[in-house]
Amino acid sequence: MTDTRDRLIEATAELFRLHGYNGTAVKQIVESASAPFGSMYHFFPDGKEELGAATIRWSGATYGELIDLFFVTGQDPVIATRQFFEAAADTVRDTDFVDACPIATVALEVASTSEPLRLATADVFESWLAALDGHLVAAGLTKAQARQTSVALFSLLEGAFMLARATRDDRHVRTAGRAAAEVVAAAFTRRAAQRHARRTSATSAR
Amino acid sequence: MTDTRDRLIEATAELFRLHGYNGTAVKQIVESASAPFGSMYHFFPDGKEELGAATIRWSGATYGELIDLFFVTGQDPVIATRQFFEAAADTVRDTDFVDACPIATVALEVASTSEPLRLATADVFESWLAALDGHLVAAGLTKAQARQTSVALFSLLEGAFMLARATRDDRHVRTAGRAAAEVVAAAFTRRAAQRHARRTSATSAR
DNA sequence: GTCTATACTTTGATAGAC
DNA sequence: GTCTATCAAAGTATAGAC
Repeated sequence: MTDTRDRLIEATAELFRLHGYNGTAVKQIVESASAPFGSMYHFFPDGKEELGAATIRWSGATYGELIDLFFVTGQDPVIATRQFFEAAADTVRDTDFVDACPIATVALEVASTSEPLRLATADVFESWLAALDGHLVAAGLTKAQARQTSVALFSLLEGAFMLARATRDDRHVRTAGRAAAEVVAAAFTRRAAQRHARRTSATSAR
Repeated sequence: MTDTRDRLIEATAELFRLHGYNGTAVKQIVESASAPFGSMYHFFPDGKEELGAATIRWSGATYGELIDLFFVTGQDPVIATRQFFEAAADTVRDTDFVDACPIATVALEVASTSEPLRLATADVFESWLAALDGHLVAAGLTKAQARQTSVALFSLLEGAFMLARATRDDRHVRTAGRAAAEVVAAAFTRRAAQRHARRTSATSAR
């Protein structure tokens, strides 16, 4: 019992992954959603741009759930990282190099051409980083260390997705995953050293 | 005395960075290149797609020269990595978040929609990785280690570019640069440990 | 809210004079 | 090789009956 509005957004999300924003025609969207043409302008009076923004935010929220799924509290972040990248690589391979990041193509297309759409992608990316930050801080990193690590993980994933899709080789995502696990491990090692140094200096100060 | 063909490619490259492939109209290209409309089809009989492929390869070769500029033989790869990312961050900031990777947007747009264009982006990315590999092997890494490091550097850069353009914050590129330098340093540390272990076992085998 | 028909614009591409 | 005029198709958006 999905209503028309939801079907429009989900159809748009699918088309955005494959063709991006400029490559997706409103005609294709309504056809793919089995929705009447007029309904689209009923739910999204500002047309394609408004539907695009809603789709970006919806796709972002949906994909963001994966972060919480892998980085569950108590789980070792290094293992979570490895598993996340491996699962992503499997998905990319199994979907013929279509399903990677749902908003990456759109994000680059609109970065310098549409302020509302650019903001939507920025909000989504920020929410992903915040979610990652939370899990890494819960596991023991400082806020600053967590943010640095999150940005590195995000970048490794998005960059590897791009390389994998262009070359049609999912191994790049797995390679990036190993580097990502390394970066996470190094952050925790550094954190442990900080704690040790602190305790040592506190002891010697007695 | 640049000829029309070159002007067309350079104008297309500029527009691709800003609007991507689908967002760039042939009309804008010829206007921006001050070229007659017919000339475009004279030099590129297959139209926009052929011009697009030529532009991707030209942009890729031009940008690839930067790799050799920073990773000069004899230079410490860790320092080169740091400087490369810092320079990239400066450029992104100074060009109002337009000049990042010249073919990233196009690469994602065409990955699942145009085989000739996808191949052009794949060739360019591969040439960048090969260049990086060469410099890292020259500095002492094994081929396998170099490839793994190159993929990580590429991914960190492209992903950070995406994040920086979307959020209009060049600090993400600098953050990714620190992670990149870390990854490179770790690879060389691992390599040094291998050499040491080898020498030790060779000695004890006497 | 749904649906069809249609207006208007832009797109990539071609023809043919020069 | 240059340039203009023009085409057919595809693009977004709107009008208005139901």
